[in-house]
Amino acid sequence: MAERILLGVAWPYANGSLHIGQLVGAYLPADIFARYHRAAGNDVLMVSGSDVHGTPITVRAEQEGRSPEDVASEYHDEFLDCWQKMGISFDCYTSTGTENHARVTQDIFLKLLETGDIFTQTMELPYCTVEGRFLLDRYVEGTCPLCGSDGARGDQCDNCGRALDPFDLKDPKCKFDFSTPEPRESEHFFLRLSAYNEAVKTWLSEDKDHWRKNVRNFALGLTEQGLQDRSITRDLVWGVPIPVEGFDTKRIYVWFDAVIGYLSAAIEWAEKEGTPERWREWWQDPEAKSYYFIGKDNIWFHALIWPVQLMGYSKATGETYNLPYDVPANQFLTIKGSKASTSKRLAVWVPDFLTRYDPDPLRYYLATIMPETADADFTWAGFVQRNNDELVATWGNLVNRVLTFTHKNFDKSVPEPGDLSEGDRALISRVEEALEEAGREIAACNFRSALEAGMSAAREANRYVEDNAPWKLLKEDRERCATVLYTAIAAISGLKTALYPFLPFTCQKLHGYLGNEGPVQAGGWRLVMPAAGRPLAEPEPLFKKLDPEIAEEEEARLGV
RNA sequence: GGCAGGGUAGCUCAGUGGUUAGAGCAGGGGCUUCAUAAGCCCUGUGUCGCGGGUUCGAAUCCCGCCCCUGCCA
Repeated sequence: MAERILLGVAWPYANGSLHIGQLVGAYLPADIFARYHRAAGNDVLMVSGSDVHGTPITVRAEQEGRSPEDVASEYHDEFLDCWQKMGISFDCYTSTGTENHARVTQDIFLKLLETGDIFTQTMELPYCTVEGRFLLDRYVEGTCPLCGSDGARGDQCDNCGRALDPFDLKDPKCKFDFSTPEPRESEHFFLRLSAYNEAVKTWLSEDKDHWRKNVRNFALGLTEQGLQDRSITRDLVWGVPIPVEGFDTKRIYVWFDAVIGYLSAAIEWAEKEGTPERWREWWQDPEAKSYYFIGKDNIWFHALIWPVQLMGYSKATGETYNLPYDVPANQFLTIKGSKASTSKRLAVWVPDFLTRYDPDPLRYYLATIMPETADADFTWAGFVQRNNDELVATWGNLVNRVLTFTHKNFDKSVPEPGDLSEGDRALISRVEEALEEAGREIAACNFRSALEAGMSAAREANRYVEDNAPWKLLKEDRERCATVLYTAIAAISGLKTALYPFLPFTCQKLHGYLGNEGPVQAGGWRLVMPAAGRPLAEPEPLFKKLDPEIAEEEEARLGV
């Protein structure tokens, strides 16, 4: 029976290009997961969008003398281009700047306001008298009261790492004009997280064995300490407006509305499909499962706060909104052992990568090092090595050797097999098992392990070809040779599906070489036996071998 | 400082009490020639971060410490 699967993927800030850390942390695993489930016949809805309201965007816009809309739309367009070129197959990729998103956000805001889960409170905040506006905590700088370091920010000190309040700082200054900010009162809205502490704790304690232990323990630990109410509005004019009179100079803060994007995007998708109520199938059917693909820095919002928002909204509306079924947060990717850093140019940007390389090899390499349990390290040497020694040598060569040999010697079509031997059937079962294992592992969000299952079967297929040596059989026993090639093609057909979530572009190409039409996923998550006599297209190598020297060139480009 | 995760072969990682700690890749030796000099076979003693402890027996459990990463609203 088809399952309904909702995938929420982290909303990137539209204030800079995508780098491979974001790709490996959220978008790639989500896409692998989505492609597998679609092929397995499940109903997948994969949504995300650009967060156009982040404060970094207004800062950047101010610095560059542009409007925030302008900055956001530049990167939003670039993201769309990246998804397409990297094969990240969203069903709906939108932004937090839509009318629909504002409407859904404001509805949730007002419903929670009615039930008292959102309430107002007066805060004392830093106010810059020169600019005549309130400053975000991080825009106040001064000396850390704890370690004495200069250049501590009002939210935390980078030197000692401790969280701070702006008025803790000695000699606080406005980051922009170095004036001394004064404390002023401002009324803000708060989310009553404390009221849901027990409910969230209970929820996190039940049926969470499939969660990654760091995610579950981390979230559970915070409920042990007790959730505290948190302000959800800011003194800003760039954001979703507060639907209450008298708050014109304030906006809903991004962390409150960005997660709501998962719901608003599903609603937008349903409207565009011409089935405006269908989003409910993923959000309100208790059988539907929702997965949130994010980085570890985002566990707070997805495992604690978003569930509270959903619980509150469910209570307020009397309708039930599904809580996250899983939050498979990834750890981080380092570049040559160091933290990625924009200012040090220590990052690999996706648009730049795509000007020189193909998407599948990057997807492959990133999947083999995916930071599922610990931080992982990207190196260009590793990329070249995995591409050449595994993708090209093991999988690409298997396909190429079998298809070119068949094409040359068997009339450019799938050979007519004789009876399959025990060994032939063993290979086919081996591939079927690999397919099943890969599916199981992907469904459990163990992506590295799923890929290894496929590659391991590809090595087995190479062994089969070696053992049966069709190049010898060609002269001695043509029928047996045909049977061996047929079996090898069947194995390749199965592996094409097993590897498709990881390598969608080249597997689709291979699908065509095997004489098929339509998308790979249409064949289902199973080994489709090739039809004898079907014409084979002229095969070309699926992957390019890379010159090891490019590793040095690229690493020099990193500026380390 | 508190909380969480991680620290296993050159590299990427499996391995939650029990035979001589495993896999892929790299390295070394051999075979093969259909294939992008690709493939196949053989080859793995590494202080399982460090120090204690529990146990007949620990990478695996307990205590302390060190290092890396994230979060601290």
